[in-house]
Amino acid sequence: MILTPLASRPHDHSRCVSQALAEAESICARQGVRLTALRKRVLELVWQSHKPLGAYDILAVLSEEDGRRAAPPTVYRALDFLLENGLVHRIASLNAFVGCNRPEHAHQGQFLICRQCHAAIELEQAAISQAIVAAAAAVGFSVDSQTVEVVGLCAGCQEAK
Amino acid sequence: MILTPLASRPHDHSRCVSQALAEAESICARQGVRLTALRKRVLELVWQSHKPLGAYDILAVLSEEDGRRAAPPTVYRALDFLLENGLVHRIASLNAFVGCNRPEHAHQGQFLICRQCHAAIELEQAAISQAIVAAAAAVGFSVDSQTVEVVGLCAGCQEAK
DNA sequence: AGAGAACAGGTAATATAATAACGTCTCTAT
DNA sequence: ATAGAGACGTTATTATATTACCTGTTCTCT
Repeated sequence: MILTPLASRPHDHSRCVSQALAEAESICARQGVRLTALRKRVLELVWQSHKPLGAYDILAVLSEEDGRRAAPPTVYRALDFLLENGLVHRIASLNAFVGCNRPEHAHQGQFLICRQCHAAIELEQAAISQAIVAAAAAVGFSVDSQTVEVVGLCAGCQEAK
Repeated sequence: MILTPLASRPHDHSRCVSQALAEAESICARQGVRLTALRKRVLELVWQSHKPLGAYDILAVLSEEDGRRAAPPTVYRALDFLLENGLVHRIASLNAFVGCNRPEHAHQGQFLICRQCHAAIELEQAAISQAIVAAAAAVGFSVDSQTVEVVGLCAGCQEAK
């Protein structure tokens, strides 16, 4: 039996968001860093769906709701903070950001990106990272960080066809 | 014994280049597509080292040698052609391009990028792609394409420390 | 409580990467 | 020779990200 990931099937998404925000609060408190209103709002926007969101999309929303138009550094600084604290991930191949599923512990996810619905499913498969580390070690390369981004069709979109 | 990849140790690089160009000629001939002077020159520039090269770096060289300054589409079109025909790869995390080691057959490489010397070592490890496909399949996701880009220290730069 | 440091964020300008739209020239096949 | 496709020039624009500088807030130490 296949366990479809949350990101690729209907669910009460508001719970994803509120849980992510609550976790973020507690993580920041524990780390002694400040989850300011702006940072929290950016995190919330990134979590609005499971689709990676561009910095300028966030910027557009902030500008609209603030009246005064926000400038790029505002968003990038908030995103940098969220990245540093493991609350969001950056998807290099999309120039976009997505909420982290498991912010409790430091990690780098692997991402399955649906070419149809654009949802990004985060994996954390030791088998994948180990295969990478092993292949690297075989040529004397020591690994610091991995980017694994996979494009294809998620379970939901395969059914839909 | 560790077999250090070519990219991360000294070698007669002019042979890399001439071989890559010769292979490109024969592949394009076989495919019935045109490796024009411009495309060939761009391929040569991408091969100038094992370091991924940005489109605008290529542009700068072309501009200088042509006198008239080249415009972005000139370079991007050549790169698109080279990508389509498997002669170069794009490194998403760097917004840069690198020559393909094995253009004879279609594939997507995995890349080890040295944070010190910036060389990109191309791997083609079935174990890695299989681990990815398997993990994806386990959640019902069918894979079209994979991006695997790893940052760390190559063998040469580890010694150098 | 007040001084000073560290941090957060506003603002303007700029850098970097990529694409769109349109025109012209050149091969090549008939 | 000529029509059509392909290659490339050219101008402009869009998308993504960073730099530099300044202001205001919060934290810390005394």
